Amino acid sequence: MTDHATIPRPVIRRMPQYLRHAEALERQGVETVSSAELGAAIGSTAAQVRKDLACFGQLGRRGVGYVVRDLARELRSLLSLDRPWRVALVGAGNIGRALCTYRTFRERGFRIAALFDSDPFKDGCTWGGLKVQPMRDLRRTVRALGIDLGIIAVPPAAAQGVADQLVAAGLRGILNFAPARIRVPPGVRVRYADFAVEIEQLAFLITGLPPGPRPADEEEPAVGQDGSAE
Amino acid sequence: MTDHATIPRPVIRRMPQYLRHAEALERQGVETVSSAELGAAIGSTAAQVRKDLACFGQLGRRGVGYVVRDLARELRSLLSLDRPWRVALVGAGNIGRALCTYRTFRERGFRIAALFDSDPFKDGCTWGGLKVQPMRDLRRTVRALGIDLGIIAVPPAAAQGVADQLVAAGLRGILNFAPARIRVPPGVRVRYADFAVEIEQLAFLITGLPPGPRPADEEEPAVGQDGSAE
DNA sequence: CTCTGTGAAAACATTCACAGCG
DNA sequence: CGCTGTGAATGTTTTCACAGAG
Repeated sequence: MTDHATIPRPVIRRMPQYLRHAEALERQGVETVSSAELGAAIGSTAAQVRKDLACFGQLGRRGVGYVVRDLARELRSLLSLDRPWRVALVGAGNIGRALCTYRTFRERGFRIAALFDSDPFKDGCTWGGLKVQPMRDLRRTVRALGIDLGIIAVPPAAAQGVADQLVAAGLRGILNFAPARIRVPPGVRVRYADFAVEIEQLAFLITGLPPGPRPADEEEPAVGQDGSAE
Repeated sequence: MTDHATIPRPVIRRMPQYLRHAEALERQGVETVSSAELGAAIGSTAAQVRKDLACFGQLGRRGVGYVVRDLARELRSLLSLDRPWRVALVGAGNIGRALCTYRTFRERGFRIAALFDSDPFKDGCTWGGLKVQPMRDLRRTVRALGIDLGIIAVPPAAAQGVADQLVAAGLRGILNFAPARIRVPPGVRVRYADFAVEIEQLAFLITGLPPGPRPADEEEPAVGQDGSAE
């Protein structure tokens, strides 16, 4: 059992994934799960899972595994997902629109409580029940609604300015979708969702790979699966 | 100078960021850049930058730094960003729509060459010059257009099925926006853009932090910055 | 006999510190 | 001098292997 501040970064990254799988099992009515299965589910190993979960005390039962319900509850509590989070979204563009209605955020308790954009033409427009507010309302609204987190979904050149305003409003967590690094004072945490960096890594990774034997060239695949969009 | 396959993962993650900064400097007409500046720009250290870049040979000049133009060219070449990449996007939902027009992809040479969705009501709709195609056209189109990469932007339950079809079509790189792990055969690379995992990490990180002295309560901030959306 | 919890070992990544080139 | 390239030192994460609880 380690202290909150000393949890290794990689463990923090995996916790939401453990929780996700635990909740899936919970819905299926599964009672217990082994470290091996949990590992397989998130693309890791049994030993890794045990080490990770051991950070938070004796969550498992020897000879049995982890009790799904308890594990899920414990992880939700550790991640503070047993209470709702209020989020301010800055940027009413294409990505902002997608995030406004992003189902997985809602399901996990992250509610977009307010939406901001500097474009006066968007001011006052309503989007899925949410009014676009001008940037000068940010601080007031953040305080009035008790908002905890900020999301940046503006063009890269505007990202730093928005970050400064989110920090000035008192937010201590920022999820940045803009393809730009931002500077924040110590005590404010930033996570990046930088699609360009991800896809560029992919380009590098597959370039090095063996020329890749394309699969046999039967005409029309027999795969037939789903591909709908939310 | 190390071999392509042996580049450490963290270095791969940072390369696109070095390139981004190098190109910004290039546009500003800056001639050379030091490891210290490059480090500061991406939130890293001078030593780290030098170690990273040394993976690819003697890119720098002692006493001078890195020649911006050469560095940018070299990084573009290493990341294979000196030629266009064709991308198949699966999922004509909100996130799919945002990605279709995502400027940074285009600027970096990633072109959405085809768009797929399993929903027959969307079939044939045109979106920013791109027709929505049914899933059964995937393999044929991937081959006809020489598509290199796939993007998954469908609900989590559909992600594995889509991944299977992308693999069957011969793609060896997948960027997955669905909040779900996917299994692919060896030789296929996957990167995840999982917003839920990111925001949950953020929730954990700020929960542990000191109660956080809210900044002084002057009425209305004097920050005044931009917050428009693309 | 099963499956966790955990030290000890190995692999991996970052930082340091300085030699050496321009 | 200034700033890179790099071996050696340090720190971190993963893997191993097994003791021990149920």
